[in-house]
Amino acid sequence: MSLRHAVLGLLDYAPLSGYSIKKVFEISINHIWTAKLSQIYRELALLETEGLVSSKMVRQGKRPDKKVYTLTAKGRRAFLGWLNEFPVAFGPPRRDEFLLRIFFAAHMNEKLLKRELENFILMIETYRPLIHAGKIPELTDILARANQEAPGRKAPTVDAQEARFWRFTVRRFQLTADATLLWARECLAELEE
Amino acid sequence: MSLRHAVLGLLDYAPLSGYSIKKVFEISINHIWTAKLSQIYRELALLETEGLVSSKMVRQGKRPDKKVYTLTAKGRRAFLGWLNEFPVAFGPPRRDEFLLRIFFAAHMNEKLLKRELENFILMIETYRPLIHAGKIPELTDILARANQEAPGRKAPTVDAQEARFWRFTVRRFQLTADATLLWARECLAELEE
DNA sequence: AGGGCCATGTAACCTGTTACATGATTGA
DNA sequence: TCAATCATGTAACAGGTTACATGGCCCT
Repeated sequence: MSLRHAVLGLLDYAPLSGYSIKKVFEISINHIWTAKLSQIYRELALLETEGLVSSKMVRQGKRPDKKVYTLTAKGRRAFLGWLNEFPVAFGPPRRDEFLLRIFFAAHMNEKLLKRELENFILMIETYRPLIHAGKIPELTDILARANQEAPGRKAPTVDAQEARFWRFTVRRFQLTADATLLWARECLAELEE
Repeated sequence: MSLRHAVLGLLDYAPLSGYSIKKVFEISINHIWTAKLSQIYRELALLETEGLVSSKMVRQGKRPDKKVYTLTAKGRRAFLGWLNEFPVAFGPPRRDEFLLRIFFAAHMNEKLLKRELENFILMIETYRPLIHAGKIPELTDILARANQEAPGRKAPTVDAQEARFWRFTVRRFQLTADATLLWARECLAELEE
C-alpha cells in the first residue's frame, strides 16, 4: 500500500506526469521506496478510477504529449489519513538476500565469500557518499518549476519543515551505512585471521 | 527467488515438513527473510515438480500426518550453485514504510509524530535483546532431532563454521539496531528543542 | 467449553518485475 | 549515425498476503 502513498505525497507538492514522478523518485525517495515506471503508470490509472487524482493531457511542441496528474481533495484526505492515523508499529524490513547468503555461507567457497564481502564493502563505500542532503535543493527546484507550470495553483510549502525531515532520512542512511560498513569489515577481518 | 534458496538451505540440514520449516524460519532466518505458511507450501509443491526435493508422508499416531521433504541431489546442486555463482552486488533493501512516513512528516501532527518515534524506539529496544546468539543451540537441536527421525541419513555438519556465520548475522542486527536507535533518539531530541 | 497447537492446503488478490511496442528529438 | 531522453502504455509472470476450510489433541 505504500507506493500509493508515496505517489499521493509527491503529487501533493506539485502536479506531475507518470514519467516525472519516476524522476522525482530517483532524486528523493528512491532509497526508501523504489518502483518501476510500469508500476507507477498502473498505480496512477487505479488512483484515477478511485477519484484520488485527476489527469489532463498537456501538449508540448517538440516533446511527446504528457498526462499530468493532480491530487483531488479526496486524494489529499487519503494521504493525510495515512499519515495521521493512529501510529502502527513497524518492524524492520525483512528481505535481505545478501544476509541470507551469509547465513548459509558455511557452504561457500572461502575465497568467493571474501570477494563477496569485499564487493559489498566497496558497494557501500561508493553508495554512501551519494546519499547526502545536496539533493534537497534540486528536489525543491523541480517541484517549484512543476508548480509554475500549473496555472492557478498556489505554491505549496516546500520549506524548512520539509528540509528537516528530508535531512532526517538522509541521516538515517548515513548511520546505517556506517554500521553496515563496520560490520562487513569486522567479518572480513575475522575470516582473515 | 530467495525464499526458494532459504528452503533448500534448511532442507540441506535436515528433512522437514512445511509446517516445521516455518518453525525453523521463526527461530533462525526470520529476521532476514520471512514467509507465510501458504507460501512455503506453494514453494515446496513447485520444488517437487522441478525435482529439487522429494516428499514422503509420515504417519504420526496422535498428531496429524505430515509430509516430509528431502533435498535431492539436483536440489543440492541448485543450492550450492546459488551460493557459489559469481558474486553479484546487492544494494540495500529499499522498502521501508516507516522512513517513508518520516519523509512526508511535515504534514504530520507533531504530537502524533513524536508518539510514533517513541513507539519506534520502544519497538527496537524490545526487539534488540531478542536478537541474540542464544537461539543457535536451539536451532542446532531442532535440526539434530529432525535428522534422527530420518533413517539412514548421516548427520550433516551443523558445526563451528555454521555457528560463526549465524553469529555474523546476529551481529549485523545488533549493529544496525544500535544505529537506528541512535538515529531515532537524535530525531526526537531535535523535535523537542 | 474454548483456545491454541499440529498439519495440510486452495483461491483470490495485490504488488513487483520483465519484456515488448512506439516514435520524435537531441547531443556526441 | 547511434544512443539517450522524453513519454506513454500493455501483457505476462513471479512473489507475497489474506481469507477460508478441515479436524483431532491437549490444556485450562
